[in-house]
Amino acid sequence: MLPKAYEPQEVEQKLAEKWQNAKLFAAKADKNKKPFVIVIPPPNITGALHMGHASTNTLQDVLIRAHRMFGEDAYWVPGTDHGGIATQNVIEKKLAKEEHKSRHDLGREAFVKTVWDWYNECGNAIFNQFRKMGWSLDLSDIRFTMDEKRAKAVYECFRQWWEKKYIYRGKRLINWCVRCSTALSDIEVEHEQHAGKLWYLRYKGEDGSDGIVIATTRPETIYADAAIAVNPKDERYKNMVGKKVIIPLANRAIPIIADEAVELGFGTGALKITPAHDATDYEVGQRHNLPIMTVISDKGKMINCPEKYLGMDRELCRKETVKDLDAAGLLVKEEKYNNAVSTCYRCHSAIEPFMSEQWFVKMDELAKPAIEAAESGELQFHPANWKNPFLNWLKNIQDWCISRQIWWGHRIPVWYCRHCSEKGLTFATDQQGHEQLTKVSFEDGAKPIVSYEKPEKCPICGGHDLVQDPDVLDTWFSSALWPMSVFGWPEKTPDMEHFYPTSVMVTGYEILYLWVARMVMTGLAFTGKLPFKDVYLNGIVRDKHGQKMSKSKGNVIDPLDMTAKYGTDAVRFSLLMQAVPSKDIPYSEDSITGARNFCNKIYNASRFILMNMEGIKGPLAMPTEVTELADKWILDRFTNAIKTAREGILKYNLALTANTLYHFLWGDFCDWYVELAKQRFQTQEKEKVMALCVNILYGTLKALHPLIPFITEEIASSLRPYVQEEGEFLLQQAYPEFKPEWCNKEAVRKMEIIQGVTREIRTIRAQFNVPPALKITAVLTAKDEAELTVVKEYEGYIKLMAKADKLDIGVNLAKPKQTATAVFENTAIYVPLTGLIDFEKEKKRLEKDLAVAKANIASREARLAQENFIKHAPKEQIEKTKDELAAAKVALAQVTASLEDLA
RNA sequence: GGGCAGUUGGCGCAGCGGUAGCGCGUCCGCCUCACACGCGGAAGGUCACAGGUUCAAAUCCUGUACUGCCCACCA
Repeated sequence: MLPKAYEPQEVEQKLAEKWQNAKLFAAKADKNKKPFVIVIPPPNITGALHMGHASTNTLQDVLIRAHRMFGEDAYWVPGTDHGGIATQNVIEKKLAKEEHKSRHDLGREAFVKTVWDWYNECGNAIFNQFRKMGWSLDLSDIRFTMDEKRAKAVYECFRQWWEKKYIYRGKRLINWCVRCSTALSDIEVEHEQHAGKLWYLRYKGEDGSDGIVIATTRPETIYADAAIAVNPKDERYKNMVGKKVIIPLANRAIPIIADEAVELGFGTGALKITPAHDATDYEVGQRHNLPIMTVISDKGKMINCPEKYLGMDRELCRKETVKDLDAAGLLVKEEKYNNAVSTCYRCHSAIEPFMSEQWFVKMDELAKPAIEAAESGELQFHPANWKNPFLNWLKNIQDWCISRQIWWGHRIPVWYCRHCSEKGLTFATDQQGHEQLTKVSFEDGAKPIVSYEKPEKCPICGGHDLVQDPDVLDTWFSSALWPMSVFGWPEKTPDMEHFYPTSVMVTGYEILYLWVARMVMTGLAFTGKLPFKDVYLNGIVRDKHGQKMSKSKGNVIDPLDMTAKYGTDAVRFSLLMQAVPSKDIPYSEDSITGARNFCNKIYNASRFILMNMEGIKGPLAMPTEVTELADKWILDRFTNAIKTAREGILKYNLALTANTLYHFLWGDFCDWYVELAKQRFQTQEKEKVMALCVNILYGTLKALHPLIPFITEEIASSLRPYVQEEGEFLLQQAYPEFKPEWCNKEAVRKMEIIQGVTREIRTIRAQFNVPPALKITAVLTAKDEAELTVVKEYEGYIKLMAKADKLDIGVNLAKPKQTATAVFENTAIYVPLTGLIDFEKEKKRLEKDLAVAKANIASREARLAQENFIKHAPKEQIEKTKDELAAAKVALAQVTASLEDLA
């Protein structure tokens, strides 16, 4: 016998092991089967499992498991991401904490080795946590974005794009993270509102006049000013254009120019132009051929400025500059101002626009096929409202800055001959005394040789002194190739043939551009096929009040803590109950207890059925024909639940699947069917009832298995002797099919009446505190025989469910004395309760019913009185309204009579 | 500045043309021999606001107000 309450921990451990040992999750690469493939969004090697993983991977797992049970060749491809900047940051922090060293203390080679050591040790640790979650990944072959095969894919992409001239080198203003000391692409920059200040500064005229007042949020950049710009339409400054003013503190003269980019209404209408430190200013500078002066270094320190500030941190320089301007009487005023500050998406420190030469990918040609695929509907978003933002982004796409000045990542596969590229190469000696290439300038004559491995000799001079480009590629460069590279692209592998394109990409909407768009573009560029035709965007798991979970807020829920406490299935199910595409999930422990309770309910229902199996020999076939109403009814409910559950999976609405099965199992099966079946356990019908019970329960477990694999597997294995199923594991069995022949509207209607009448009697019992043990008698009466057929025929159901030992059923029966009354549709219900009736209470109850009946009559009559309603509404609607009116009238009559009786 | 979502009982959500459902919470009664992680019952909402379309609107349209997210070169 099973223990009294479900204890998940032991079961989960046991099953997770069994599943892996049975190689249950391996794809068969069976050409006769339709492949169903999901490539996992690779988790970073440093990341601990968090609710975001729990949510997105559970969704993928449900889809994979379900499609496997649908008979497809399901394959969920596992892998990890090297995670570029994020990983480098983590390892640097670790290094600082544990050894008080920076990466420069180690040197590049040793640092990279440290990260690889970390990967080899812990890189797959996250998959042990994944296994705990029951995620059906085949862990015998785990990819890594930096392993050799993936590195080859990255190189091949680079080579082809280089040859096509999509990849190029360019000098421009890029986003520079001073803390991470690297360039970032545009979409890696986030915008945050910061409470800052706006300073008004006076630039005196060269001629000694008062000059002009500008407003700026960045006074420390005045030393790099190249001009003051005003709007050409601005009357205030019309006659000043062309004149020169003096940069305060720097005492350098710059011209006043006119440019459309200047907003008339903002500040003073005059804008300082600093091409090297602001994107807009850069463009203005280009238009007016302004010189570019850089005053902030890549380390965030002041350079090329008045001596006093040299080497100062940019933040400090700002303060000092303001102070000095004030002292010089050139600070006109300062006001509070909320401005959008660009920040690094990895470390959230302020981004510095920075002039530098970087590697770029030209995107317009690559974007075109992706735009077509989205516009034609070949690429589908779930939900569909992401299509437009996706298109909008692609249509305004900027070239992609792919070089990063960090050490961890795919090194740019470009080499230089020290002899031939001499002028374009800058070397420095690192702390280990090694000479390192630190900077490459194509402008100054660096000549690239694209090669995966170090070329033997320089193709120009034949020299052997070759050095590799110091930069690494953006992490997302390898991620963009992921759905192909996992199958061995660019090799023509059997996996690539069979599994590509994949079926659906499941990921968060926050990386739609960063990742999804790029996979679509590269997939189309290299294979001519979309890497997936469906994109399912899942929401973000937030706290109960919709706040993002974060350590600083202290509202983080750790999925592993929760599984330890409530069981993995409970955590999974709680997420699935709320899994509506693209909707954020407000999450708290409460939602897990609900799911845990459901698991326990399943467990106990199963336990009960097993208890009653004593003396019965399995397997029990599902009866081909049923005559009993309860049986007909439960088959209808069951097969409709299955239908909806399947629909939910196919439409990526797993909340629908979860909720449907939850309510079927609990509300229909346990509360009504099993309760009614109890009575039949004492009769010869027992075996047939047990056959239905066990088969429906087993079918429901199968339907639930993709959602809550552990408990369903555990119970199913106990039930297996009683059902006709092959296969040791549920995953090897077929998902239940919808059976139209089980639909039975008549049975559902009859049960509705029985349930309705039962509830009325139960309500009376509850309201008058009839002790549970006390059996009662009830009178059921109506105006004609036909209204009473159902209650008459299924008298036994009502007696059982309402705890009545006698029912008097007949036409126009008289109301006994001391009676509580109720009405269900056309049937009046009298429950004599001698000594138990509280007349005041009953009067209140009846008055309430009276009001409801009256309101119902009024609204139906009003509607039926409208000519237009009769004219336009569909027939069924009119009929329905008439029926409702009739029922309301019956109710009114009954209630009125009862009230009169009371008085 | 543009775009997209959301606004439904105390809380969190579903419903998306025929006048409201779920879970949690609350209240009442029950240890009824599967389950107190349970059973039965009750209370609680003019579905943000204002117009419009329709015989009929949480549900469609327009606008307003909040809330959140995304995009954008107002210093």
